[in-house]
Amino acid sequence: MPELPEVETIVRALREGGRGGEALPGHRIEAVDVSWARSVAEPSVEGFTRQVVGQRIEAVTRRGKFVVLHLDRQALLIHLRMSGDLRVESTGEQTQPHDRIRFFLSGGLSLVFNDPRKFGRVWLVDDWQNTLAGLGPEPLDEAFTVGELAQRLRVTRRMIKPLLLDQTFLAGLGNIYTDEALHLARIHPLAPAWKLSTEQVARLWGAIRSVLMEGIRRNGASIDWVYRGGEFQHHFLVYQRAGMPCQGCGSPIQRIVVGQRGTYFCPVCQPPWEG
DNA sequence: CACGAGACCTGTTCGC
DNA sequence: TGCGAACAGGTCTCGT
Repeated sequence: MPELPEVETIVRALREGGRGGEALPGHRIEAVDVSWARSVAEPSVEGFTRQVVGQRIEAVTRRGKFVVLHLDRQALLIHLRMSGDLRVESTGEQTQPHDRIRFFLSGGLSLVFNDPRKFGRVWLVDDWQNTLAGLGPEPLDEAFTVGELAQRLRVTRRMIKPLLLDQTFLAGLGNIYTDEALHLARIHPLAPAWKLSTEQVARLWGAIRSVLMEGIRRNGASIDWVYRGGEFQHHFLVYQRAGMPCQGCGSPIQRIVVGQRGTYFCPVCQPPWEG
């Protein structure tokens, strides 16, 4: 899936125009066509269609990996999960394979939700903040300090990698950026979160932020046919580099499975924890 | 509470 | 060439 940097890249394009599409704010939703019903999480497809039509898109923001379309009366939350994507095109452009929802907008525009694997979901809600209240902090917010990270790490008994993937712990990290951040911080993915030293926590805080900012700067990673345009994939230090030499020490990058996710790390630069 | 397995899905790549 | 297995950016639910 798109992680925070990919979602941020998409959100900026929807907000300001770009990636081949026009900016959304100011346009009104005139009709909707849902071709895969389960892409709509809430409410029912009927209710969704009835309520969303007629609303105007006021703003586009991001919270964690959610795209938030602020409408005049409600909010449209979109989670792209593994393979979802959003594109803006002129209505009349040819339908693409795996198009799941098309929003017909004023001015002859369409917003299309495309999702080959059908894991993505959209919600139409009255109070988006309430719906997303369970998410952890935004890693790039000023409010997310090294002190807050340290405090949250202290009160868990979990391994660090699955913890960082937990969106209620921190919002926005996924499999790629977690592995990259742990490598930069020189922390083993299986390390017990509560046993990290003060120095390790400080490095992790900096690594999470720098890896996310770098991802955004490079317009995200496009490692397959989705999320075209990003180029962060050319800068991975460990992700999908099993057997290739570590940039730091030259030893081969190792792949293990953690929480059913492929996990890449350097066994020398990210040694097993003490004790 | 923490963790693993299975489910939800389709497409691509890898190994024989 | 063909075919099945493994794998993929995520998250939810259930059982231990």
